[in-house]
Amino acid sequence: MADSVVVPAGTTAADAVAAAGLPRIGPRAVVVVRDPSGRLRDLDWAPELDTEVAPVTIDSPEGLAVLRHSTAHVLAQAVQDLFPEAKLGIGPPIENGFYYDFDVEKPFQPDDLSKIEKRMQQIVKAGQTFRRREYASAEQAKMELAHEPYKLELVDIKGDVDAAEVMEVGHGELTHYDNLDSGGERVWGDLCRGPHLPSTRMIPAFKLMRSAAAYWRGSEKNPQLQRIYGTAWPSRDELKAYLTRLAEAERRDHRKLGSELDLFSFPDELGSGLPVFHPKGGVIKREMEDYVRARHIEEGFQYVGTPHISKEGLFHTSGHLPYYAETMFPPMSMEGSDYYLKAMNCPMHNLIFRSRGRSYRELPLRLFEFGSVYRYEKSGVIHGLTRVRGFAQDDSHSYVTREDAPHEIEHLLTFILSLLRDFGLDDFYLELSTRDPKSDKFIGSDEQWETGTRVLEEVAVASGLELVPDPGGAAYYGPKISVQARDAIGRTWQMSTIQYDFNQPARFGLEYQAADGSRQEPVMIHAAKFGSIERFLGVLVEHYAGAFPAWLAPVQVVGIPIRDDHGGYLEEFAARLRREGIRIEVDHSTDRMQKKIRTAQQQKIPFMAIAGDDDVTGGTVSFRYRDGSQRNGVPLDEAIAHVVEVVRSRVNTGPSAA
RNA sequence: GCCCCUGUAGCUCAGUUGGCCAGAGCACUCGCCUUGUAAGCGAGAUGUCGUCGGUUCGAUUCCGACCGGGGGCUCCA
Repeated sequence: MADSVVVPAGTTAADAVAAAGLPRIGPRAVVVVRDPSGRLRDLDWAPELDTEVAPVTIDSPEGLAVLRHSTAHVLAQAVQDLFPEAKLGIGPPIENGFYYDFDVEKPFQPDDLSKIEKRMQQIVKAGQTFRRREYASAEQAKMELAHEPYKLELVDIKGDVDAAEVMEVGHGELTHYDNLDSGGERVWGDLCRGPHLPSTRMIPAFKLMRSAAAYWRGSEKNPQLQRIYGTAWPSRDELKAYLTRLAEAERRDHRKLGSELDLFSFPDELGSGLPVFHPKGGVIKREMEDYVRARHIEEGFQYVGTPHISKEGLFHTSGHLPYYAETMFPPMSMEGSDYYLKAMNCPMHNLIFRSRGRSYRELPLRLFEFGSVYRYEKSGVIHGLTRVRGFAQDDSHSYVTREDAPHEIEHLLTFILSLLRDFGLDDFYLELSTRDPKSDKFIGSDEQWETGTRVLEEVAVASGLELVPDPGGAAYYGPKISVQARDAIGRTWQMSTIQYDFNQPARFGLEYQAADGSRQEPVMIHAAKFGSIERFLGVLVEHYAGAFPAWLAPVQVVGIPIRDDHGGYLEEFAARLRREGIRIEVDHSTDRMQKKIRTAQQQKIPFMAIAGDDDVTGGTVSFRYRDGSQRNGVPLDEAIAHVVEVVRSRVNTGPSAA
């Protein structure tokens, strides 16, 4: 692919692209060009001077966005063909696809989507041309758009909007894209800053995915529009691959696997977002907790315990109540006090710090617990284990001197990453959440925010990991770093957070005595490693698709006798493994061994230990692993050593004979 | 919280255009079979058709409210 081509004055970019011999169709088709100012231009753009431009192919990130936005236009045209009363909202490209918002009398039904999709296919086939047209003035635009109230609103705000989401306006000018049929007749059009594909025929593969409601311009004060989501790709194969990825994600859904593997459930009787862990899920949860607790203690944390409820004064002191009252469960009144279920642990840890005088010699003081917290999440956001109303935070608070804060944060980040790696996640990036200076949600002085943000940023940069800014994403009391982890199929999950807090130590009057005898205020560093045990368990279920590493697996070995009378032999084997702390069961059911293998396979048990006449005679067992591989006739001592080794090493792959 | 969809056996799902005892597969129980690497054969048991109310001679089916679940929006200390 040529890096650049020159478009001679008065000719179109398309001509230059063609002259350079670059493809106009196919999976690497050039769909737009980038001009020297960095702006993307349509292929029928004709500069007034000779201009060097960079061709942009349909499979590049920018090319994909153009493809998807053009497909969104086709969607809007199809909707207005079928529902002439539909008013247009916005229709930007998004990750893997696009959406378009409509104001319609009746929300779209699944039937409607297939009708719309069919109409879109006709439009694509018709090969309509996208033609750019500039409005002479805002007044002219308003006249033409008189019947589109939402577009009118956009004309008024012009380019003064979030550029990524609003494709309609920008670059300080008002433009329109008309769709022309093969006879050059205008059949449809939309306010849009562009650019677009040259023709609808260049949309190789698309599919409508779902419809949902969305607030106009993202505010719940505004009316709700009906949003249709779709996806579009440079080839049918890529569309198919994308749909396969979605199916794979569905196959890994922890809610489904959780019930199939008998790990946890959400009894209606308890209420939404309140999980119970069954014995098998309990094993995983306990293994996680035991390991994480041990690692914390190794790293100098001290395990503490605090209650689930507290009088309200505590949350006034901490400053949480004014900010989060709506997402805390309502208080219960007893003996003249209002008690709240706790939604965060830090205030209670502060009380532990404050319980006696502290010396600089004790710092950093690191308190840690699995604190049960309850948050009244809105009913619409509750989702499996990843968004619940009651959960255990693996929460720690490090109290340090101001000077020592960078070192402590570095220590925490290193610790967190090693912990995540221990559980098999090893692809990370960091996000730095800072305050929005325009919002009054944040408390503390500019100087405090600058200090905290700088300290976090320096540590994040030093880690060498990719760092993504998240302006306005901080908690009200301080900036934070969060660790985002990619799972086995490339999805990212926000895991750990580290927060720099200069606020609570002051509110609680925390102090320690320094070497010079003066009283000083510590800085507090909040750190949640998994965020919530429940959520991390859900993430692990999806990451491993339910096939947990041997050290976490609820049942690590299942003994499968070939005939009933081999069961006793396997029980002896099992007894020896149990003495080593291995979780083993022998399948004495009346099923035949092929069925037992299938059952163990479906339960994703790491080791199947099979024994028949040959094994009993030879003093061996035969392993079958989850991947179907086998190791037959393994002497008992060796078999036991093998299982114990795999479990104790905490390897996150296998086991396998391969 | 808002919008749309949805709730039938432990699980996955049929079904009833309002009407006698509501069905299948898997799982479960009991028999038979005694078996070498992903489902042996047979029999049996299983449901106030999410809950409460309304319409109706009659509701699992229609309507409403509530409680769950799903997809989004908004939110996420």
